[in-house]
Amino acid sequence: MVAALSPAPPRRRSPRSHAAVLKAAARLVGRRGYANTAIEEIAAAAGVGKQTIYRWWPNKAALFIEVYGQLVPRDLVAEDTGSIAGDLDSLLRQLSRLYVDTPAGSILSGLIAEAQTDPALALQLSDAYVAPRRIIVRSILERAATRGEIRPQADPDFASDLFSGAVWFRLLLGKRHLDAKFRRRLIDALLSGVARRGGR
Amino acid sequence: MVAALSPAPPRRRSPRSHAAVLKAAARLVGRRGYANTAIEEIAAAAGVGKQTIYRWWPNKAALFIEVYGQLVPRDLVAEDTGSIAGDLDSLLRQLSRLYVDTPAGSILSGLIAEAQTDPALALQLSDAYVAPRRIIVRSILERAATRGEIRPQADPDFASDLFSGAVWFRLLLGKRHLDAKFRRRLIDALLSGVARRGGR
Amino acid sequence: MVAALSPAPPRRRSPRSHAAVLKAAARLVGRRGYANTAIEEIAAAAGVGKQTIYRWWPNKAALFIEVYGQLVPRDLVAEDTGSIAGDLDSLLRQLSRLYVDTPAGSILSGLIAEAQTDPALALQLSDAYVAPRRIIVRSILERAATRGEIRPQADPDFASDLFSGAVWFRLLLGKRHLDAKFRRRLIDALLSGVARRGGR
Amino acid sequence: MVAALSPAPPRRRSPRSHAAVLKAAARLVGRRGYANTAIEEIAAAAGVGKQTIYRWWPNKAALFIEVYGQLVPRDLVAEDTGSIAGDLDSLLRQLSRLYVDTPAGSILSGLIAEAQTDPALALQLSDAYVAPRRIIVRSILERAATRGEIRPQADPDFASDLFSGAVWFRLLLGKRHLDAKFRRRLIDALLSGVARRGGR
DNA sequence: TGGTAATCGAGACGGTACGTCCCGTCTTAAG
DNA sequence: CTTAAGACGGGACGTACCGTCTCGATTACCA
Repeated sequence: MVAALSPAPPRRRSPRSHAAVLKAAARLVGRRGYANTAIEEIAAAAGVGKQTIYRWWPNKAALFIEVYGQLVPRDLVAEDTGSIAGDLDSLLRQLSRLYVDTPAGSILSGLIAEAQTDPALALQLSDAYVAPRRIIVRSILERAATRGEIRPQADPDFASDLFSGAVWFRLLLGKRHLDAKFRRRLIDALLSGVARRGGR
Repeated sequence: MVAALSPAPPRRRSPRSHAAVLKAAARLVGRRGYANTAIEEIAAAAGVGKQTIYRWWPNKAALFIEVYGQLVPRDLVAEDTGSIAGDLDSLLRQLSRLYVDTPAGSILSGLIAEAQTDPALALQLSDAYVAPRRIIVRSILERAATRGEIRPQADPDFASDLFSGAVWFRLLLGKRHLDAKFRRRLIDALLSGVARRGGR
Repeated sequence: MVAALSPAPPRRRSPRSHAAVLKAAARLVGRRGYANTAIEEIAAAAGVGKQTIYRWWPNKAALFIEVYGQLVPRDLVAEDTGSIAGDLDSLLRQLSRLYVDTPAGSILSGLIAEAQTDPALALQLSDAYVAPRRIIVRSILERAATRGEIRPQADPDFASDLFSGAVWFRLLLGKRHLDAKFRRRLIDALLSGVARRGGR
Repeated sequence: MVAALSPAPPRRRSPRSHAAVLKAAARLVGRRGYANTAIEEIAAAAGVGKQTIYRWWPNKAALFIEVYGQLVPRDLVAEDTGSIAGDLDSLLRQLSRLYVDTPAGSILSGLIAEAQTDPALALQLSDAYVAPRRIIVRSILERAATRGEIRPQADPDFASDLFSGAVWFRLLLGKRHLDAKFRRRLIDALLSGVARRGGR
């Protein structure tokens, strides 16, 4: 029987070590920044052999993609507040909280940095970050179209990228908090542009 | 006058070495990326002592800010094409050329990366990149207002950042070429939003 | 009696694995030398778990003492050729064959090496190598005394060590083959010194 | 002119570091044995970067060959005591002192060990150890021949190796001190064999 | 004849040291 | 005083094995 021959040996990883590494990595990156966090130091802080890290993650970036994944709350989705402006504002508040309260911002900017010399990582980053964000934004836009607030979107992904670009630009220049003024302006611009002739 | 008293002995820097370093740095960063370009290697490639580099630039970032400055053409300004859409498109085309034809994109993303763990660099980056860009965008918007295309901008800097954020997002995810579709959508979004009710 | 009470459960060791380990060890040490032969590699080559090796041998040295023991022929004894010169020559020929045809030389030199930082191993090595050799040489000398070829030895062990020292010196400097000239000279020297006044 | 073009850049090594490394290596090898002395530890003990060691010595063996060379006194030569027995005894006493008072014995046995898997080192060892020893023994024998104590040697090198073999055998089995009994027997055996028919 | 305990292969684990790469500083000799 | 050259102390890299440990699966004795 095929199943009986199944040779796939499921490598068994220690949950204790696995968790300790992720925790230590998150703690250290918050304290010293992505670039200044050494694998060696993470291993020591986690009470783990270096090889244990290299066994399960091919490099620092892969490790931190997992750490990042753990920090983003599962329920980071499009809350339905009844209006598109409210939905977007809710999303921005959640992101602000994520970047201010957790090392997610440090990790994300570090990963973006590293992706500059690692095309494979750039792709992973798309999968892990850009794609999920587009899904959320798309659902917000679809809901708004259903409500009749906006016309159906021709290209919701571009809208999402514009949104993400604005947030990244802030984040990468060191401002983690997305304050009320920024949120208002961004939502406003997305809805009706920065340069329309008439007033609001 | 203060300047006249200035006792600063004009340190004699070798123009030959100075140029060789900048040239070697530009060549190497294009070939191997910012993070993988070692000072040591630049010195060797330029036929220059390491100390000579450290004498004139405090660190790698400072060196590459100067390299970046040399790559950006002096005449990268707001060309007056007669319409705001044309002006913005012209700017985007110039940026696309810059990132595709020169290592400016590699340098910029590398500097952004490094700024994540170096607040001083983040400030320098603002001065060297964000501020000039805001000036250009502001002049475009002012011209458009004069023409009556748009109402006077309440916050041209925010508009500039939104514009830059969109370009960075692309650049940092690995797409250096700003194609016609992207340019059209970005300009469109800036002018009238991604979610306006009526069609154009 | 103590032995009768001995509760030691005769541990069941797999003869298949035992043999595979010894065989793999012998093969690898011949190919890569003692110091470069890792336990890990032996286990893999033998298709055996590392633990199985550590279960039955406390360390690498113990394993190779057993391998060495298997390589030395049971009948490596003092052949009676009718003369002391013949007996010694026969012994030297057997040793030469052992070191040239089998990895015994690599193992012996490796064990000597390891014994330098392991006094317990040095003792084991005496038991496993020096003692048996002394017995053989002693029997050769006694036979020669009986024949009247030499006077009874005051210190046959010293003679044996001198003999072994000469062979080790060669072996350790990389010459495994004990050629005719070497054998003749060594026997000659043992019988009548290197510096006697008269000729042979 | 040829001399003017002479490009040979004589690399300059820091005498301070050089000496510190040799000293630390000698101290550590005496305390922990050759095999248990790590390059890393030597560097730390000498207050030196690891690279500095690797820059000047290709490997641990090369470093310890130099350390060994420093330990052997320059005046370790054939003292003329008036008789061959006296000369050899003097040499043995000097060797005993060397192996008992300094880590030379640990180093030598460690080097012999390492040479087992490094043919190049085996050659170096010949140059650094075997050859000088042969020169000394040869001069002792020549002097003895001149005195008429022995007949001119057909093969002084073999005599030297027999001598060295006996000393190594002892050294490698852990006995560093060459006591009076050993010395007497070895000299005796060299002069007239271990198995001569008549008494002395 | 079925239960159970030791042994098996596999390989993850915490560690130590390896030899290499660069960092940013210091030293030298030539101009 | 600057320069090219490159040695220096140092920190981290990613790899190789160490000897111990944990996991099912297999095996062979004993009830």
